[in-house]
Amino acid sequence: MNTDEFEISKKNNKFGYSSLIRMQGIPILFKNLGYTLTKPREAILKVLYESKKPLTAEQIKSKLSKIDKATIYRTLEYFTEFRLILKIDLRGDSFFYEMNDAHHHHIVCRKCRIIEEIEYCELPNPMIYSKKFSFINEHSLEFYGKCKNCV
Amino acid sequence: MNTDEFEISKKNNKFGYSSLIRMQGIPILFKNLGYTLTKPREAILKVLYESKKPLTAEQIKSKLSKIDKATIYRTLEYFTEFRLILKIDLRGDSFFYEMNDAHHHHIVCRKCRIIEEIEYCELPNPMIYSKKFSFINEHSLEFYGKCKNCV
DNA sequence: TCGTAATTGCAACTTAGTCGCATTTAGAAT
DNA sequence: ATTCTAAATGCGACTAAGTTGCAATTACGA
Repeated sequence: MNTDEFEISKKNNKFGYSSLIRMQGIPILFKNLGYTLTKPREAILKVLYESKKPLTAEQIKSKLSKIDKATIYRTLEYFTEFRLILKIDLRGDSFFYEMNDAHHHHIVCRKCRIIEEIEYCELPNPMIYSKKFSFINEHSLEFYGKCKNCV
Repeated sequence: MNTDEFEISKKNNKFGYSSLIRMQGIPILFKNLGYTLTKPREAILKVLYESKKPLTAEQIKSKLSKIDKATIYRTLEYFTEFRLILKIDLRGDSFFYEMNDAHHHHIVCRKCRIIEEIEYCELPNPMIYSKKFSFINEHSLEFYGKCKNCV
């Protein structure tokens, strides 16, 4: 992963994807930002945009049978660097991906793996103090327990 | 993973491993709790206990060349269920493991992957409100940024 | 010391994810 | 509109983390 590009894309991504969609100007915006929106990329983005919960690469692939596995993974990596989507770890066998719009976290049931989104977040990254780090601009926070179905 | 055993072991594990070590009574304690401390298990626990930072299964294996890979993984899973150690994800290629003593979190450099431990934590699990969950008793919280070496 | 259940070592396997390369496509130039 | 080129895709082979089945070994109570 190119870390420079990572920083740049993070800075550029001041509008969430939902705004991009509404603006109907995705290809132009992509172009202005120096990115290319191909058909596979648009299809993958649409799946994530329409999903109400985080999806694994495999789940995305199963909805887009014509798109190759390698393309799925490369595209997810691309969008993650771009900061358009988030790659999250919920202690499963693979990573999950979701649109990067409103900041939120998750509760995961240790038994059935059901995922609930929660808005709770009172963590201001910059307030964390560290001598070794020059900046901290990201965090992951996930909760684990048992859902009511699994008691 | 047997979730019943998970709950039981969590409840029993009221003393950290540091206390166990000091008490010099590990095998007896293990036995009383219904667990067996074999030589491979003790060796793996010792490596984790003496390490100042979280280790991957591969890193542990490299320090214990006689112990088989499968045993390493099975033992780490065993101790994790037992709640004697923690399995943590720092967005690398594999999981990290560390002793489950004082509750703390990590800062990870996105470039060089250096890990710093931080004590900062003001997250009371039970206060998180959810209609779908009956209890939430665990969370993971990791911070990401760039360390001073990587600017 | 013996017997049995649990643990280990080994090797084969699974699966998420990656990589190299030939083919195709997007978009700029003509 | 057509051509050109760099970038993206598809394909298949590969990697590496982690798992599994099973025979050999070990822990530990009787």
